[in-house]
Amino acid sequence: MQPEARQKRIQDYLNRAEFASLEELAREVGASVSTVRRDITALESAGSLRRMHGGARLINPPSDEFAFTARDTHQLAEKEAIGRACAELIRPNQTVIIDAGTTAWHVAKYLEPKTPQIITNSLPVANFFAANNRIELILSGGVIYPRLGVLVGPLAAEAFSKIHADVAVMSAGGITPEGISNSHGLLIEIQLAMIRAAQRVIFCFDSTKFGRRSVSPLCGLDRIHVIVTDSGAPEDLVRSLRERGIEVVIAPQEGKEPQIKTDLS
Amino acid sequence: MQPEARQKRIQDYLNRAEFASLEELAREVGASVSTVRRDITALESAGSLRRMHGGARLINPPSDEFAFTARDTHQLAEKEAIGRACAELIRPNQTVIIDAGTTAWHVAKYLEPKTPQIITNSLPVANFFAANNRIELILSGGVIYPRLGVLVGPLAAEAFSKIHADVAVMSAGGITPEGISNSHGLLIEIQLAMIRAAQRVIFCFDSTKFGRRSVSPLCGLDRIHVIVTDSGAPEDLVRSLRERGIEVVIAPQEGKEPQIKTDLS
DNA sequence: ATATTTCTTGCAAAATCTTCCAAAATCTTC
DNA sequence: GAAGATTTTGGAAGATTTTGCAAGAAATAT
Repeated sequence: MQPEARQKRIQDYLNRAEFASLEELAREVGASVSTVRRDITALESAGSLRRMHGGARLINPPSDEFAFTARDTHQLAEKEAIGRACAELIRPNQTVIIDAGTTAWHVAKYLEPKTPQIITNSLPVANFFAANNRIELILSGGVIYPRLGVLVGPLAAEAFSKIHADVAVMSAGGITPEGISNSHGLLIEIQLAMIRAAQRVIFCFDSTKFGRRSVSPLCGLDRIHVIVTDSGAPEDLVRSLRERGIEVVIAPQEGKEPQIKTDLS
Repeated sequence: MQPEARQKRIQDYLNRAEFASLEELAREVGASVSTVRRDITALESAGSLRRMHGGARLINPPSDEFAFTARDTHQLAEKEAIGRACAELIRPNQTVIIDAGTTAWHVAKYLEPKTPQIITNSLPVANFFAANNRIELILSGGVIYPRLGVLVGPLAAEAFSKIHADVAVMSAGGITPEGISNSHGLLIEIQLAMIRAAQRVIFCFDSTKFGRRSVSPLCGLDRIHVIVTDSGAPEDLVRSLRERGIEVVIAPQEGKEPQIKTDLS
């Protein structure tokens, strides 16, 4: 691919994601990290974006706060890995519900090749696909919950109660042997509607969520079919989940294995 | 194949793809890379495309991606003025429906001091207030219409049919004495629901919309209470609207002092 | 303070561009 | 219609640009 075309794709990607790591961009455009580095250097001197340690971001993010994607660097690598691994579980052309947490957002980023039909109550997810012709995105209605960019309220719950989907990709605040819990009570009812609407329920947890209990209980473990997490998840809990018949996927960390490197071109 | 025919095909291909490598073009027209190289050199000196390392690119990239942010500079000053003037018409704490056109978007920007409750099907409007704690923003559900960032479809229409608002701030593609029309048929039904839901209907038109008729008729003039436009609106049409009992507001231009032209840089 | 990640710089490999040349195609002239 | 002139085409050798990698420097995280 020629440099200018690549740089345009980088800019386009950034317009949607607001912030992106070099590896993410390298994967997006199919070039090496070095090349992307040079590209964003060129783009910066052209004034179209801003370089930062670890990646690049838009000059003036369209909105400050709803870009929780950009500022959320907590467990970023793990969430990326979980996102990739979880997207693997989706088959082409399925109808997918995407929950509004940051972890679920990272799944959305990897869904485009599957051209799924996406249903969500997350404004960041909607924005990411807003300009994408290949993906049909249905946004639930609702009231915007400011800090998170989530749509809540009766309109949102109702939207999910009326539809049916193949898969729901969920995230939450904590998981224990007793069940799953989340921090925002307003979300509970909507998440339950999502779970009911989907044939198969996938929960994404970075490993810090294991053993934690958030304020509001969400549901028991019996509703869940798959859990995707990173390699830091405590083994005993993973084993007990598996014994209960839940499929637990451990997402491989990016630079852990020196194997798949030369297959692309 | 004749050189000219080949060059036309190259140009056509590029118009669709925006970027193309030499090999891609060679395959497309069934000639060698050398020949294509000569062709694009000729086309460049004819001014129809731009050569670059590895291929060729269109002169003026049709900026495909994300058309819905404030990239719209067409009649910008007028739309800003209209936005300010229209926001003046809203009283504090009213419930306001905001339509999805670019003109209505400029109204939204000036609404914050009124702390209204806002209901919209426009993703850009939602993003603008997503981080704002002082304003309650209700987003209708729906399917995202890619280029525009508008929510359409039954979910959207249904959302508006179930609510009630004090004011609807609308925009459309054209207005004539016969009525108002819009360019996207998908929007008609939703706009009608908005109009029905609101007690008072304000339409915003920059002056270029006067006398224009878009593809799909939207509604007659009897549904409209107020029209906000800029100083370029044709006087006879304005007068005839006023005779029909419609309040017409002419937005004052920002720097309307005797021709300030050299102040920007 | 140390360990890890990311950045810079320099370099060699790969891809692409320019320039030139001979074969093929087209045009001119008879 | 045929011989010669002209243009166009495809390819090859050397110059140039771009790419990916690695080692040391800088920045960030632990």
